[in-house]
Amino acid sequence: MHPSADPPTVDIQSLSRSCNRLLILATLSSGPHHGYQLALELEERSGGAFRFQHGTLYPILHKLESEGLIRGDWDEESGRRRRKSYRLTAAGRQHLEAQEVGWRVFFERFFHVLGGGKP
Amino acid sequence: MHPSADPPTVDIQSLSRSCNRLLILATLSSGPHHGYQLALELEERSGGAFRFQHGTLYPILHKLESEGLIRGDWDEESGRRRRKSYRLTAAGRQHLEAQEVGWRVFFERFFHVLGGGKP
DNA sequence: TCTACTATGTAGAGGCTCGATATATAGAGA
DNA sequence: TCTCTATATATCGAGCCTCTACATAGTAGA
Repeated sequence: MHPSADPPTVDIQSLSRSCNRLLILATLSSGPHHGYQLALELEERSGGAFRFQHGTLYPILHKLESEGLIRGDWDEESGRRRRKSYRLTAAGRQHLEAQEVGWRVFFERFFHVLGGGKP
Repeated sequence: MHPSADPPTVDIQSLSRSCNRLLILATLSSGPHHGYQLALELEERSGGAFRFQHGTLYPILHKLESEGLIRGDWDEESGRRRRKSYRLTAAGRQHLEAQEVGWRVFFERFFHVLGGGKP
């Protein structure tokens, strides 16, 4: 374990990536979801503004799982295509909280510069 | 001219690109700058948080110029390497204002979802 | 002369999202 | 029964963007 993993910083070059990951983690923070439903709920929560293509969604889910931020378990129900249920891990919840702070800091700086950069 | 150019929307997949372009336009809104100085000023304005690599900066400047959002003129001063001075065009100023609204809308939606998506 | 700073520019590498495609199951309707 | 639609997961190639590194060039100072 590093002394200070997850410093609350968001850098410009990974904004999209960070944003997508955070939206997924935030949606999972209200309870387990499987991938398809996650996309539907996110679209509903955002009033249609945020939408995941599944070519985007699944690779991110696999990545988050390999990083230990979420955990996926196969649901085997008869009469159904099997599906994978993802839930937030403790590390994932920590990451979510740290990154949310990072985004707020980023926004403050961004609009500060847009407003002319005066103190 | 399209009926509604520059709709104030910011989409996730082009966040970094949009952010970089906007930071440049915002810095130019306080007066003409040449590229090198633009990067220095932006770094100063943001307290070191936002920094342009020049392999990033110059291609964006050329793109913005080709789109008519900024205009560049060569300064020819003796005893100096020649440098190009960029200024915001009217279209650039419009774009800046529209995109700033787009970013605010994006942020509201983003934190709305992060907060649980309740109305 | 060598180094450092100002100043602009390009090429290649790598990362990320998107659209398309593939696979699989269940229910509705013709 | 056959087909279409919705649910559900997964991968691949194209395209875009930024970064690192390299290339160029003038001036000032050691």
